[in-house]
Amino acid sequence: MAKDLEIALLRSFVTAVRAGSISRAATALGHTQPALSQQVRKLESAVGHPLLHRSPSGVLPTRAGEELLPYAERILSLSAQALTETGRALTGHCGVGLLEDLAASQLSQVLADLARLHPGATLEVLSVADVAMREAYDTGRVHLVLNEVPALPGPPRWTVRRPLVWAVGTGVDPAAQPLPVVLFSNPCFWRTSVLEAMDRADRPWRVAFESNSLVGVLAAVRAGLGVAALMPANLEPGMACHDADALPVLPDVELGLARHPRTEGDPLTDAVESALRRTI
Amino acid sequence: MAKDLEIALLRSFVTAVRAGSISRAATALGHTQPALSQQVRKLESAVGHPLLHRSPSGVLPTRAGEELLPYAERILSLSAQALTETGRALTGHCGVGLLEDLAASQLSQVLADLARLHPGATLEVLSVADVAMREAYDTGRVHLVLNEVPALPGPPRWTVRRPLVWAVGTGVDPAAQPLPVVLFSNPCFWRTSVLEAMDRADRPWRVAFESNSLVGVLAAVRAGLGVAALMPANLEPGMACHDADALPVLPDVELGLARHPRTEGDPLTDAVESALRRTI
DNA sequence: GGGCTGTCATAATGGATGCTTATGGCCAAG
DNA sequence: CTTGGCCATAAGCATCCATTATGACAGCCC
Repeated sequence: MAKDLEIALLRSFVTAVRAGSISRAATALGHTQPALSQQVRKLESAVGHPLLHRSPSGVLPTRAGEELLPYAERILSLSAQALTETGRALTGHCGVGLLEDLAASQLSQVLADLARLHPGATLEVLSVADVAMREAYDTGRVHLVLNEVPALPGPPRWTVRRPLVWAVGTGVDPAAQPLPVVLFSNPCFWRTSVLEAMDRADRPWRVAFESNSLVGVLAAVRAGLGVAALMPANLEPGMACHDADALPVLPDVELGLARHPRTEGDPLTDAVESALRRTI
Repeated sequence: MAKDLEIALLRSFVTAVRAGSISRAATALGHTQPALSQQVRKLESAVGHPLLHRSPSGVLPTRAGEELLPYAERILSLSAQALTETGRALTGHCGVGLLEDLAASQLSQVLADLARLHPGATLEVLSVADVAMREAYDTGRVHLVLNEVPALPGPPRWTVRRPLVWAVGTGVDPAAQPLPVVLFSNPCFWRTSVLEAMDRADRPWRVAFESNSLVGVLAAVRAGLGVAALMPANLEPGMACHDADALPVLPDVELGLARHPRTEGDPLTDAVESALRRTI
């Protein structure tokens, strides 16, 4: 029977990668640097591959480390959710509005888990255009909104920055001039930042396809119509761009969560909010 | 900062539930009974709720234990997958045929993970009717098929039994006479076993709706057209039947995996097969 | 009713595990 | 050339944890 990983080691590893340094991770976790060093080493011997490139200026994940990272983060998230939600039996209702790119990711699975765990509670997830979202928020149908910060219907309680990556369809040359681009057609905030990024890089481009849904964009990229800027979680297997220099650098997106003031203190909304924050 | 669960403790807990006894779980894990007893106790104190009902005839999960169980199993599965797949860089192609009820569950997510982990490999998942599946298997397009044992296109390499549960739409009375039933319309093996179960229970029934896709069945149940027999993973939040005696007992389904002999020894197919086996 | 056999819980011991302190090497910036 | 960041290594010591050795309890069979 295969051995198990240990969650504490995964936490050390993830913290080290996020902190960019074993020492900082150590203080963040309330331990000493040799302890963390030892833990990472143990994890590496369990996995069988080196996970971090050590240098006098800090650490960076190796190839194997980058592969392990998403698994580690999901395990940590599941562990935290199991720990806080088991045996609580929440009831009530919570409406959640999500940016479409987020709804397609593992977030919806986490929310489904939460709903299954609390049979007395109901969750409603919707991802619609920003104006409709604002209305749903104002009327109280949606209690939590996770979206780009400028599009939030209320003040953000917290924010996170996420990178964008290029998705390249099969048969598309990322060096083409002009570059065929697949875009969201609706008022999408990163639509403009993507185009600005290309203008800054003096890169000629043309709109090859527009769609107002993520599945449409994905289908267009898959069909080889052009390249698109997506969140990494929505990349399909063959779409990653392996040549980092062929395409302009993309800006990060800043996501934030707005919570309707009327739900202050509601335990179910609390649980959903912290699940979102953990998973995002 | 919240404490972490420990994977070893989760493994002990899951093994104990599956074995129905702490002692058997201990020998299965190669430890002694007090060690397991101690581990379960530690997990209980970490979660803050008792997880097992102890009795002189064995153990049964408590309510909190049943809630924790799916989390624990997913964490174990993720851990095993991370452990065996990181840094392996598999290449090639693998076609997978899935029973539609399985394709809708977390299986597809696990396969997507696998594909993302090995950018040089391609995976193709299809879930079609049994005859089409057999043809895809015979022509070599599909290398692994996970389906009910009688429908497999080749001899099963391994099998698992899974329970079926009743899904009850909102507004449907599970005690109605005759019982309105939502069915898969195609040659589906458990269609007949479901109807036999009702005949055995002398329960009059009528077909309220037929569909040949899972989403159709789910939509019908959701709309309150009747009850359906599903795998637990496909139950939507509000559909669980809380009155255990109102509906006849459902038989288990026996799932098996067939592997095309030409793929013997192929590492990618090995990896996909073991991922399926772990997750199912 | 009295073994017998299964279950789980508890207590004490000894060894392994893992954190800490203390040190050294390395590189870049001042 | 020194200083201050980083990481690795070594040795001591506390803690943790699995083991052995028990005890309590329930069912089964003679």
